[in-house]
Amino acid sequence: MSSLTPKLLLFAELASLSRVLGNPHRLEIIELLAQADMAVEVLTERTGLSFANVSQHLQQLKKAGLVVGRRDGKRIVYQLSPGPIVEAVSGLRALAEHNVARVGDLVQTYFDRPGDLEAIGAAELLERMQGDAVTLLDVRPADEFAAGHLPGAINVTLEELEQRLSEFPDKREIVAYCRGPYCMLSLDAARALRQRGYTVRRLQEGLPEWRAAGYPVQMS
Amino acid sequence: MSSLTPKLLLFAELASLSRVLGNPHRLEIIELLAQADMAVEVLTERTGLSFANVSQHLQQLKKAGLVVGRRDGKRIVYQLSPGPIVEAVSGLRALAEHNVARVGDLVQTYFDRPGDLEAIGAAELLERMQGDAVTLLDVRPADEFAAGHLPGAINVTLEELEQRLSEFPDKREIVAYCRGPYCMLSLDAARALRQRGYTVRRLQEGLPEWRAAGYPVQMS
DNA sequence: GAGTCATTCAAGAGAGTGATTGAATGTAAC
DNA sequence: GTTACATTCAATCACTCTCTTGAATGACTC
Repeated sequence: MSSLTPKLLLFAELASLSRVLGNPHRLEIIELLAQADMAVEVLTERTGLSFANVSQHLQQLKKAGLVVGRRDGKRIVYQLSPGPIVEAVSGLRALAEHNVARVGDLVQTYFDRPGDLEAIGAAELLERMQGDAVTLLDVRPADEFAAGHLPGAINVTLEELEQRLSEFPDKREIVAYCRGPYCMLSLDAARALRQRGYTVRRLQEGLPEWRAAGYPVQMS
Repeated sequence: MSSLTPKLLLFAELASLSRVLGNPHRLEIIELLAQADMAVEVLTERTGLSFANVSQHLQQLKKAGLVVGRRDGKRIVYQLSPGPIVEAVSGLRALAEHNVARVGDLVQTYFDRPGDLEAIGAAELLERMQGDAVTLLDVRPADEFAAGHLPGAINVTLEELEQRLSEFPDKREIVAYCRGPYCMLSLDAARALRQRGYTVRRLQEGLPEWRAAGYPVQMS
C-alpha cells in the first residue's frame, strides 16, 4: 500500500489529542479557562489540585495547542487557544450522555431530577430575553463574571444570595446559569430561590457554550 | 462544598470516554464500522492487527457503549451503537486541524496539496447532484458500498479502475469519495483519473459524515 | 543585588495501557 | 457427539500516565 501512512499518522494525532482531553482534571481546567483567563495559582485554588500538578496539566494542554500562557508581572496567565475546543468537548458530552449508561444515570439523578423545573435551552432563553421577561442570574465568581457574561445578567454567588434577595423582582422569572451543563452552582441557586417562592429555571448550558453558539456576551 | 462530586464524576466519565477514543487503532475500527457492520475477522484483515488485539479493542469500545456485537452463525458481527459517534470524532478532528500544528501540516501535505483540485464539500456536491451534473465514484470495498452509499454512485475499487474506465462519461465531472476525510483511496483514484484526462474532485468527507449530516444514502 | 514569589523542571513510585502468546469458550457442521 | 472454527479470556512484559516531592528558574521588589 503506497499511501496508508498519512491516515494512520493523522489518527495517531487525533488519538493523542483525545488522550489529552482524557483526564478529568484537564477537562476541569479547560472549563475554568473557558470562563476567563487565569493564573496557575487561581487554577490551583479552584481545582483543589497541587501547584505542580496543575502546572504539569497545563504543559500538556499547551503542547496539544489547547492553551497558551502569557506572562503578567510575576504570574503566568493561561488562556484557551482560539479554536473549537468548547465544541469538541460538547461533542464528547453529547456522545457520553447518549451512549454511556452511567453518564445518563448521573445526569438524570442530579440534573434532570423530578421536582426541579426543566432546564431552559439557550435558544428559548434568548427569545425570552428579547421580551425582557426574565432576570438573569450569574452564579460564578466575580472575576469570571467580569470576563464575560450574559447581557444584563446580575452576578450573585451562592454565599451572597440570601442577603441580596431584594435585587430580584418578585414576579419575573429568574434564569440561573454558571460554568457549564454540569456546574452545580446554578442548580443550587435555583433550588434555594425556589424554596423562597421565586420562579426559577436553570440554563442548560454555561457561558462557554453560550458564547460558542455565537450568542451575545457582555464584558464589563 | 455540598455538591461538587457529581461534576467531577461526570468529568471522570467524559475523560474515560475520551481515552477510549484516544487510540489510533480504535479510531480506525470506528471508521470501519461506520461504513458497515463487520465481523472481527474482517476488521482484523482491514486493520492489519492481530485477532486478539482487535478483539480487545472491541471489548473496550463495547464497554464504552460505542459498539455492540451480535452473533451471526459462527461469527460475531459488530456494529456502531446509535448515537453521535461520528459527530464527536468530527469535533475532535476539527479541533485537531485547527489547534494541533502537526495535524495542519499533515493535512496540507497530503490532502490540500497544490496541484490537486480543491476538495468539494457535501453541501455543494448535493446541489450538483440535483442537476445530474456529476458522476459519483465510491472507491471502498464492495461490502462497504453495499451497506450504504451516495445515491447513484458507482463502486470501483482502485484495482479495478483501469479496466472500468469505459464506465465514466468523458465530459462529466467525477467526484470520488471513500471512508472519511483522511481516506487516501479517493485521493489516489482522483489522481489516477486526472492523469487520464478526466475532471475529478474528491469529496472532502466520507460516507459516515455524509450520513451523519442527514444527506440521503442508498442501500442496495 | 539579595530576597521573594509564581511557576516549572526532574526524578521516582504506583497504576494503567497495549500487544503477544497460548489456552478456553461456545456455536456450527459433519 | 466429536470436530472445526471464530472469538474471547488470561497472563505477561514493556511502556506510558499521574501525582508527589524537592530543587531550579526567572521575574519582580525592596
